[in-house]
This record gives sequence, structure tokens and C-alpha cells, in this order.
Amino acid sequence: MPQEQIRSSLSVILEEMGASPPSIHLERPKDPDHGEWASNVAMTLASTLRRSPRQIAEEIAAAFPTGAQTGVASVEVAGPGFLNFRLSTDAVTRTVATILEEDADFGRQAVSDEAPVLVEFVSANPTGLLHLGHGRQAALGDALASLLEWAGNRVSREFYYNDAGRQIERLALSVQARYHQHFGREMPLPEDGYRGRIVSEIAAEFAEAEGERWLDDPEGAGLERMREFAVTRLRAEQDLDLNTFGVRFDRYFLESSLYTEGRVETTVEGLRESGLVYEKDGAVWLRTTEFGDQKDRVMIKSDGSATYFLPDVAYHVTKWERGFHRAINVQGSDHHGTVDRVRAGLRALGLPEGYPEYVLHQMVTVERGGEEVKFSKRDGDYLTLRDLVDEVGRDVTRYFFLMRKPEAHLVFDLDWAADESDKNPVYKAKYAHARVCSILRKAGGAAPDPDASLELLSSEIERELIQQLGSFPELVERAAAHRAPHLACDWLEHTAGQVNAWYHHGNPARNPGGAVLVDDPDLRAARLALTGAIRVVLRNALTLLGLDAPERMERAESDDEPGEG
RNA sequence: GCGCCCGUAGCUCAGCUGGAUAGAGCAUCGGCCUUCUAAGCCGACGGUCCCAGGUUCGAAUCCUGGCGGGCGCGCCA
Repeated sequence: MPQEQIRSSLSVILEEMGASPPSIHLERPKDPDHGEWASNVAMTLASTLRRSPRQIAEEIAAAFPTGAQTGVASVEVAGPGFLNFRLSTDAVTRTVATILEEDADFGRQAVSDEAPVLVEFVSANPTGLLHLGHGRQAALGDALASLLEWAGNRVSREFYYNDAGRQIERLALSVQARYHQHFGREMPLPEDGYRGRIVSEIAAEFAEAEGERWLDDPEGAGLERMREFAVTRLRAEQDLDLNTFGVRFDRYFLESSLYTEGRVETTVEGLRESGLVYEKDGAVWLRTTEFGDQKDRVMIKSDGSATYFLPDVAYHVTKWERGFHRAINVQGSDHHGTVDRVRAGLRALGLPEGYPEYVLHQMVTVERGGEEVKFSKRDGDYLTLRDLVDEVGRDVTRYFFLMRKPEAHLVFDLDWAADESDKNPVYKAKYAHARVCSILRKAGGAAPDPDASLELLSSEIERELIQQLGSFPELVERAAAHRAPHLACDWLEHTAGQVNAWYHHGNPARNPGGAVLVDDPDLRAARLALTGAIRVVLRNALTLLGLDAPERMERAESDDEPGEG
């Protein structure tokens, strides 16, 4: 890798100059005139060496070993003191061979021995269908987990079910009301009940299965059955949606298990031992302000029951004890108030500061025709993840949820999402992939040859395209480090755009010399190798984001069913 | 009132550790065109990076103070 050679050559030179910066920053300049790599070391060292940046840069440039050894053809000093490195054509085009050789592993780092990471996401209560916030979270958590895997981490995906709280009780009471209504009885929905259609449907199913026998339910046994029935049904619905969405979890963790296994109790004892627990107004409090929380928190209410804070802390203790010394929670930013208190509770138990890490995302709104799509809150129905996937497909939904940084509000434009042309970044990327697959098929399907005369790929457009393909591993690293899947979306769209431009540039009807399938066998082999490398990188990038990489695309208007319709 | 997040082109948004002339997509406008199958291709227009100070060789980026928007501030989850 040329950048490694540049970096090590630089550090040797700098050492001789009496300066050894902790790290040497190399970047890919935006402007191709600035070469393939650039460094600002001369500028950062100006003050310590007490000389002008340009002077330092000149000295480095003069000492820099160009030639086959480093792959650097020339070094120039530019602007305020940048060092611009221009690679030899050979050094650039070698990337194509590397990509072909590494194939499905190109961009993937070797697995490190760092602590495994637990990514917790979605964690919806089983009280309704998954809404758009859950959808964004499903896409984000899954892509983030995938990014971390590509970056060499051991990763586990987990879903935490709040199946023990008041919300479940409300659900049961709501089903009960709908059950009575189903049989024409008067029973109003509880004030804070769930109004959604799905609840009525579940009540109807229950009525179908169990008949009228629970209309009289003095012991509450019927209510208990309804609770179980509804939770099971809703979990099944959520699982169905998550499967359709292509999200798999390694584990579903039930809140109720924290109670049945005594973890909540253990947590209470642990907190009491911390000496930060006190009683006030009949409740038990934890002095979370000790660790930067805005106010102290109640852990046991005056009626003797736990607040949700307690199982939350207990749950995170299990994460730590299960060896996940790195944990990332993907949550809606409306929950950011819980961050400080959970961390405080964990610190009181001796866990390190800043555990767990949070990725908080903003809300999602949907627009059609430039207008926000409103849904009726009154009848409890809302736009669901399922609605979106039914309308524009799984991959588009995933991508649109990922394309904005988590902390920014997301506008889901349905018109744009439904567009199947290159204007839609998802289709743009898929078409680019399908196009290169098509060329490879047309070429006879033989495997692209990494030993082709790659130095023939010397045109500006090809050189820049290869540079872009070669930046994929850095993209993975950066996006993982920043917990930022949207960077991968940007990168994919940009790369697909470059691929498409290259493809159109080589349109045989207009520019036969630029086509892949030219007559000259050497050039043809070199371009086929590049085509193969494009396929590898696009496929890897799509896979990274959990999207399909189709080898061919069907025309929407190929509904040419003869005899039908 | 306090805390967190956001404010960049008409719209939706990127912008790496502070770096070179601030970038995409959409929309608009102007050409071209029917493809190595793919609902097009090429180009142009478009900026007070919310405001005001500060830090320094250099600020969209860091600091302080405002302004505007979102969210949160329960013995609810």
C-alpha cells in the first residue's frame, strides 16, 4: 500500500530533521491536480521547528525517495506548505489487482483481539407494530454492527424486550376492552390504552379462539391470557417485520428475566453497598448527581415497586459481565435523559465512566408531494415500518434511513424513494453494479485477470476511479470509528456516480476507444480487470449496508405478459 | 429556566485530526441522445457556512455569548 510507504519514508526523514510527530496525517486531496496523496506535516511542525512551513516542506520533498520503491513518481510543495505525492501509474493500477485478489474481503480488517462489542437496538416494547423510529433504529443498529464487523470487531446484536412493565399491563387492559366490545358489551378503552387497529384485531382473534368465556373474569385469569396472547402476537409481528427488513439479532433479552433471575435484587444490594443510596418521602433514591446527573433518581417507589431505572442498570451489568466491555446503545434522542442516570448507576457499581456508549438518533418524518404525511393519532394508527417497506421496498427503506447522520432529523421523501431511476441513490448503486456484471457476462464470463497489463488503465477517468475504489477500506474504518453509516451511503453514491460516468464515457456508440470490450486484447483484459474490481467493491459496499447487489435489474415496464391483462 | 442535538446552495443534506478554489443529490436552465440492456448523457447557474466576538500561519470545523428549531427535564417507560 503506497500510503504506508509514504508514511514510513516521511517518518524517517522527519526523524533526521529532529522532529517526530506522534502521527503523520495523509489525505486524499479533492483536487486530482494535487496528486494521489497529500500531507500537512510541514505545517503542523512549523511552530516546533520554528521555520516556515514551505521551507520545511521543500526540505522533505528534496529528501523524499521517489521511484519504484515507494511508488511515488513525484513530490511537490503546494499552497501554504502541503506536500503532494503523485504516484506512478503502476502504483495506482496495482490496486485493481489487490481488489481482485482480496475479493469479498476487500475492505475487511483482520479480527482484532479487542473486547467484543454489544450493539443494542430497536428494543421496542411488544405493545404495537414497529414504527418509523424503530425502522431507523433497525437500519442504523444493523449497519453499525456490520461496519464494526468489517472494521475487525467481534460484534453481537441484541434486542431488549421491556416485557415486565406497566405498558404491558396497559396493553392487556386495552385488549380486554376490545374483547368486550367485540361481543357488543360496553367497556371503554382505558384512558392511556392503546388505540391502534392491531389491538382490535388481536382482541378479535382472541375472541375467536376463546369465545365468550372471559366476559366474566373475576379472578383475572382471562386478562392474564389476553396479556400473553397479545405479547406473543405482537412479538411475532415485530419479528416478521424485522426479518423482512433483513435484520437478525443474536439475542433477545427479556426484561422479565432480570426479575426472575434475581438480577434486579442483586443490583439493589450492590447499589446499597455503594453508600449512595438514601430514603426520602418513603422512596429509595440513588445519588446519581455524584456522577454528573442533573438530579438524584428514585430507584424504588414508595409503593415498593422498582422504577424502570433499576432493571435498566441490571441489564447493563449483565452486558458487562458477559464480557461486552464495549457496548453501544442505539436509541431515539427522546431517551437521552436516561443516558446520564444509567451511566451513573453503573458507575456506582464500579463500572467505568462512559459505559455504555450511545448513538442517539432524531425523529423521522415522511413527505409526499412536498407535504408531510400525517397520520391519525386519535385512532392510534401510525405509519409503520411495514407500510414503508411495502411501498418502496426493503433496500430503499434501509438506505434512506441510513443516509443521514443519526443526530439529524430525517425527512423521508416518498416520491424520491419510489423513483426507480438513477436519481434514487439506491438504484443508482444497483444499476452501476448490474451494468458491470452485464459487461462481464458479455465478455464471456471468464474471471477478470489480476495479471492483466493494468498500467494500460492510465486515462484520467480510470485513474481517479481506481483511486476511489481503493479508498473503500479507509471508508470502512472511518465510518466505523465515527459510528456513522451515512458516510458509507455518501461514499457508495459517489462511487456509483463515478462508475456510471466511466461506463457512459466508454459508450461504444460514441466513444468506441473507451469501451471495455475493445478489440485490443491487452487493453480489453486490463479494462475487464477494472470492471471486475468495480463489481467487487460495489458488492462489498452494498453488502456492508445490508443491501442486495443484483447482477441484473428487471425493467419495471417489462410487464409484457402476453395474453394477460 | 436547565440539559442534549441541529442550523451550510431554492429544497434535502455531506464536509475526516482545523488545511488548498466549501461539495453532492434534487429542482431550474442550456445542449445532446437511445444505450458494452437498464427508465438517459454532458454542462451551466446557484453560498453572509444563523449572528457577534475569540483562539492561530490557517476556522463551516475549536472556545464564549446570542438568535432560531427539535427533544428531554415524573415515585411514567
